[in-house]
Amino acid sequence: MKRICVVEDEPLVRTELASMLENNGYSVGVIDNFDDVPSEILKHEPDLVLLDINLPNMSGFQICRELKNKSSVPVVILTSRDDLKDELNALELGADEFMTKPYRKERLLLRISNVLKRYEGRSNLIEGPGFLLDKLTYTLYIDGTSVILPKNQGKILEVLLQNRGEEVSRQEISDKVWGTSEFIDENALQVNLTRLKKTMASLNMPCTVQAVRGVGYKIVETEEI
Amino acid sequence: MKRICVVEDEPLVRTELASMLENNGYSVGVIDNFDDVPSEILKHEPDLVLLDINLPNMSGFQICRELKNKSSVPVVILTSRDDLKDELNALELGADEFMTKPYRKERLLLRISNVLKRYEGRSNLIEGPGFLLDKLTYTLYIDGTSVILPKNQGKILEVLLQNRGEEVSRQEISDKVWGTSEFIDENALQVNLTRLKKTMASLNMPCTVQAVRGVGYKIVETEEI
DNA sequence: AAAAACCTTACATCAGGTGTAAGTTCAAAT
DNA sequence: ATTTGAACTTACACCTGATGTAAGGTTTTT
Repeated sequence: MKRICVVEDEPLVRTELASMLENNGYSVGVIDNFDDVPSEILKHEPDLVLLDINLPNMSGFQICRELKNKSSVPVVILTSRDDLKDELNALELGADEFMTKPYRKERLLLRISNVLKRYEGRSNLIEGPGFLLDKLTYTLYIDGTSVILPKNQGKILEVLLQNRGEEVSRQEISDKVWGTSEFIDENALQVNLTRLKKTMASLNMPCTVQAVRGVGYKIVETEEI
Repeated sequence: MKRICVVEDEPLVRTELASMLENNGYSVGVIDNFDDVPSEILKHEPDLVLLDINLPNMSGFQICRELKNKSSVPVVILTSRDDLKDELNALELGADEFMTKPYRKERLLLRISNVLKRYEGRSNLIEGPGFLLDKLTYTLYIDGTSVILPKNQGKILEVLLQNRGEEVSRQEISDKVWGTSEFIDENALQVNLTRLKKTMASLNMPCTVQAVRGVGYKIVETEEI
């Protein structure tokens, strides 16, 4: 069953939406603490986020941006402001649908199921800056083409992406590549890192693996010209 | 520049749409022969189809279905009938957006660019019955997972898919796999075909490669139970 | 029953990914 | 500036998995 996270500050509308969705075969989680909405949402690990724009602390726009930044969860915006500017804004931020209240139940359900369908099978894809990586095959999609990364390079890139911009220790990478049990020469990791860097450079990827002395490695975006 | 194919029987609206799209950086082709619209459309090899519902011979719905069947071009439906049933219908047929006239220019443009963005990079994916195949890496997407096919198996599957259900001669397959110049043992092809069949079976794919005695091979859907 | 078309299995070969070893470069800290 | 440990590079040998070859089996048609 697909999980939907409903973000709406008006309690009446919120429960109405929740029960409507539940009646239609979704599992629903609601947000009622509006302090740090994006991380609250991500705690639910939803398959889709239904998001209002007018919220207490942070606007739906900001939330949408942050969600899209930290994850690749689909976002459907449902708002009472029927403003073209809002719509343009939302879609530019990466929202997947924009609907206005009052909503037609069927229309909302259909849009939701459409967005979910659109994302189907993409759950194995993780997003990096300017590219996609298939976690199962380590097929890398960039710039309209695709390449298969060698398994080890793929695993390293995967673990780096899962920590978006954060440093990842050698140990963590090593665990991911060879499993925590085996001991592997530090150097083996080194060599594979070099190989990954070379591959990424040869693909003109807009990011690099950067060493953080004494700590580990991280992905950084390379902004050229 | 992206090509958009405009399908609209009202000449005034048609030219208005065309020039509007052209002014916004698209190359536009229009349909003015409504005899066999789907194939007329596909002749243009568009990146997106903008489709009316009320048309002389064939309804936009039928056209949409046929387009989605024969290709994987995105379809945006733009119609004057603002009917929820129509919308549900269209989206179920695989339409990517549903908009009603009168349209707001900006909204239409935004939706179009969104749909195009959504399809970006998928130009290397060809659709088979129940699965997708990446033509570059021969990564096969089925049932929420993905597998990499060996190059030869991938090439064979590709050439078979490009002829959707039609027979393909051994020669054609051989040309695709090894190039027309080299002569290769008939048996090499045979072995690779067997390997492909085995792979497909082990993946529980809903189709098989079937031999057509004296002619070649074709993909057939296996309908079990 | 014989021939033709199609299929299967096993094996040797080859390419590409991988770990190892040995050595070089880099950058922070004295 | 020198030192020192961390980070990097290159070359090589090994191993896995994809491929072509060979030899023989099965199915279909006449």
